[in-house]
Amino acid sequence: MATGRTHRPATRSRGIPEATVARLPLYLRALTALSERSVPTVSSEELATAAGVNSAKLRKDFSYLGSYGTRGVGYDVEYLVYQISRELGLTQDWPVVIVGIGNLGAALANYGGFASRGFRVAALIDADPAMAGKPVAGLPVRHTDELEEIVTENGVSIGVIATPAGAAQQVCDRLVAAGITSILNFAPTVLSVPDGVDVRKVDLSIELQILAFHEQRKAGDETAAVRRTGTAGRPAAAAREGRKGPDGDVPAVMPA
Amino acid sequence: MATGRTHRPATRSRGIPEATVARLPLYLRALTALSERSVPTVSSEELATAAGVNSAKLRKDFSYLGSYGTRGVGYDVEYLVYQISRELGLTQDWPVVIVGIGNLGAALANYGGFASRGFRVAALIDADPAMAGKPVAGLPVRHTDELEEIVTENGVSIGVIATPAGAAQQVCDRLVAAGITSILNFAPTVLSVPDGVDVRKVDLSIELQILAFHEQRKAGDETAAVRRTGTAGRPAAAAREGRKGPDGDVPAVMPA
DNA sequence: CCATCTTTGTGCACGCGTTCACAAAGACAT
DNA sequence: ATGTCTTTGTGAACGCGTGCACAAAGATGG
Repeated sequence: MATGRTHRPATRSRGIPEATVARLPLYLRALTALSERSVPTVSSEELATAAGVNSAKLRKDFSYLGSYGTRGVGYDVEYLVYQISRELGLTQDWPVVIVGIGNLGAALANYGGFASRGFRVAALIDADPAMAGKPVAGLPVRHTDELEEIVTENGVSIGVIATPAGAAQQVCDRLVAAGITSILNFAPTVLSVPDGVDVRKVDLSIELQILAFHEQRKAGDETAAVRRTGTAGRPAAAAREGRKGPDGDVPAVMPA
Repeated sequence: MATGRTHRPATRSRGIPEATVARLPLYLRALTALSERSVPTVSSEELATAAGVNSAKLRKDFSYLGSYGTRGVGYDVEYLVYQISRELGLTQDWPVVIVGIGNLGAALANYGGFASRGFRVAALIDADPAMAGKPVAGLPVRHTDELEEIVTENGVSIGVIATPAGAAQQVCDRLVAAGITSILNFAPTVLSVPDGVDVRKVDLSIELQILAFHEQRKAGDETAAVRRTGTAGRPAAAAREGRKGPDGDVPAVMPA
């Protein structure tokens, strides 16, 4: 039982670099927008700008998929949308279960971008018996006891964990035992999973802390370079010391 | 006006590599847990396991901060907690505003890990007049009109955008104009910001699509290596073609 | 059919991040 | 004091990702 590696094995899957895979959804989104505006073709330059990346990088990324462009013209939007969708496996429907229907779980359940992007919420699962049967986003919440049954019957291979940190590993183990091989983890915990199971982690607190680091740095540079925006680099609130409350097991984004 | 670069400039801040900065919160969390269990010291090996990383990487990461360990013994937990907190700028209090109080915004507002980690929700802001004044997580929702005033008066430098995609850029512009220099963006859009402003992006849909890619790959390998877990690699639901609904402007994780 | 112009696809070089492997440093026992 | 044992801190090698810069490919007009 390998210890949870939060990211993919460094191994590139089928020759497509992991970094490229991570950008494909970005391109797909930009392309979908163009498609809706009935734009027939785009150049790598335009598309790159729309996706917020470098055009050389975009071209290199696409080159891993094949030669889908026409020199002197650009890329056919519809065709590219199809190719990327296929590459990402979005031409099929992925049933997903969400475990932990607190504030965040409910928010995820209501997420409109699910169905339209190839994902379907198969079930919402919560440990609280009081929640059972209660409709959230049009689906009745099921109790944790039924987890294995739900996963098996619906052929679910992707699970979303939105439980408090304390419950995450246990839920993860049950999901994996039930046959799930991909997990999106919102709980602030390092999950341990067997080989062959992918885990991706989303952590609000970590993102904020990274921002704080850079923010602090900017404030420290105060004396040096003057910021372009006159108001930036504000002194912020007074520093205090005794921080560090008791929150070891705080849920990701959960009921207080 | 530079186009939004979702990640830090490749420049390492004050000699600390960006990749290391991104892991510091992970270490901090593991250390906090140890601290609460009154563990006095840890070896790089133990801590690395707890944080889900390689021990060599952890040691190298710490080496950028200084020599805080004792050879033959390990690291002093409390001391390290303090050093990392300081490095991340968490010894001071960061006021944060959340814009867009839909499902996700409310979930974020209720997030317990805020206050205890050096962050304080200064205000909740929404464009819907009907929301104004309504208490969410103990704070009255303020109207967008007051945005600039709120940011200025509270000296807020970090903003969280949880609005629908269509409103994100506009909100971003106003936040930046009001003096905010760090943004955590939950809307599925590429934000354009001037130099000196940091943007980090959290995107559920992208994470799921990356998982789908690997999941599809596993299913494709079916014939090849047999999965360790007997149940994995299930055939999943039948493929279908006509996917691709109209959702160009779909909110990040918002009211349907 | 040829010249020109646009845009792709990619070879190459560079830099960052990861990992190995080991010397230096200190604790602890004798 | 000296030797042994543990664990840190880091030099060095390697591999991945990025970006430049250009040749190849095709469209388009004359």
